[in-house]
Amino acid sequence: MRSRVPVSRRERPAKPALTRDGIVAVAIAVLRAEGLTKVTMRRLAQELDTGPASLYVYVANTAELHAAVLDELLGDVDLRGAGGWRQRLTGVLTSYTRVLLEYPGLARSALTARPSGEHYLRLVETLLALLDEGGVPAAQAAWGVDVLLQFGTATAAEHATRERPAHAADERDALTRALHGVSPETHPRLRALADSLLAGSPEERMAWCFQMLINGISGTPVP
Amino acid sequence: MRSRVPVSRRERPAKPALTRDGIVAVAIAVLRAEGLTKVTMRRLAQELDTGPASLYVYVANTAELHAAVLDELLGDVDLRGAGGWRQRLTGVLTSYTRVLLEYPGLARSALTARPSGEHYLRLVETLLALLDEGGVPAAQAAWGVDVLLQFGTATAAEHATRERPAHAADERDALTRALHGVSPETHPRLRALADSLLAGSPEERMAWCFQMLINGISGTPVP
DNA sequence: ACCTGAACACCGTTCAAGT
DNA sequence: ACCTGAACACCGTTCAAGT
Repeated sequence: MRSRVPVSRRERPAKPALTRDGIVAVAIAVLRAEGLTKVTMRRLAQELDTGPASLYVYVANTAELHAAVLDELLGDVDLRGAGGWRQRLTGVLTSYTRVLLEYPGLARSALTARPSGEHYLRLVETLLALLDEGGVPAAQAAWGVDVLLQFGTATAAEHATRERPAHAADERDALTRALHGVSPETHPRLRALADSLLAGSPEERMAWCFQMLINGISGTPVP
Repeated sequence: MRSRVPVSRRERPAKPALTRDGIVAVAIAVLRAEGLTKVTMRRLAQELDTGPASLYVYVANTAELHAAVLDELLGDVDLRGAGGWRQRLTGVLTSYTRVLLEYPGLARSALTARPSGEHYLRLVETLLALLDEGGVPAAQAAWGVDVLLQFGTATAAEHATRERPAHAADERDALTRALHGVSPETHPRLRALADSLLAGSPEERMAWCFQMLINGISGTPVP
């Protein structure tokens, strides 16, 4: 067994320079260590031994900062994968969603502040290549990638819970109760399909959704 | 011409009672008048002539409050509509998205705090009925409604801009520039499809997306 | 039992004033 | 020119103390 070395919570890997890249680097460190709620202008400034006003020289606002952090994280998405184009496409999308699921709050930001950085562009390029390989007409593919990524982002964003994981279960229970407590007179289908509506593991549903989206994109010509 | 009656900004339609419904009513009034950013515990308390702590007797937290407000707004969704099932289905979904687009910040909340109120249940029931009418197998319909609503919610949430509509245009420009500035060597498809990626009005794209989703849902059996 | 004042622990952003 | 102290205008949530 390795000897445990007590590390002070305050110990940090050398203070980065006060530049845009330095700020993003600190932001990611804080994100990994303490989550998105701590990635604030004030906290980052403190980490860099300055006042919050100084950050505004390099970053326009919090939203822009979050977008920059997200693009950096997108470097972790696995763009390779094995199998046919369909399987590889699903693989990339699953990897994308999984990366976002590590920080659902960031996915939430991504919905508003679309990234347009290096890693994002590479991801879109890869998705277009796979759709092309699958014989999906270019125009459909172009509109399709947007929806594919939006689905992944939204799915991750749905898990953004404000600190308290307990509430997530509460909410599901609330829906379950609402669904089973509904009158068969006024809501016959809701009643009949209550179990189907809640069925399946997150993985199964996500896999079905990706297949469904790929089928829809392949089979729906743009106007 | 009608005579203009100067109305004090402070004038209000009779202070509601300090109950859950009263709080939600005030929340909606503030939402309509000043937007979601003003729908805060503190502001609502002030509106009800009390301290913020008092609201916590009736509402668990801000997220729950937002969910309640959203369900109320969902009462405005047009569930009727004319034409075949496909057209009516698209109509309801478009209406849903449009209602959310009035308050994109609320759509953003909705992604996390799924409503489970009366109006939400009626909406889901209606969508299930339309899919059934279209001959979509029940299991596919059950998983499908989720994605249909998620798409509408996410689309509305994408428009959630923090106060400054100027930024939205900036962002689109950033993506346009990024897309056209990319090297054809490393990103050939991005370069070739740059125009397609940005093509179409929001309405056209939304219409295509709904058709695409309906096609995908109809044609993809659940495992 | 029901309600709430006051406090705790924070935010983002701006701008006048420094170096 | 570049940087920042201090201020402005807020937040959500808790809890001890009141009625």
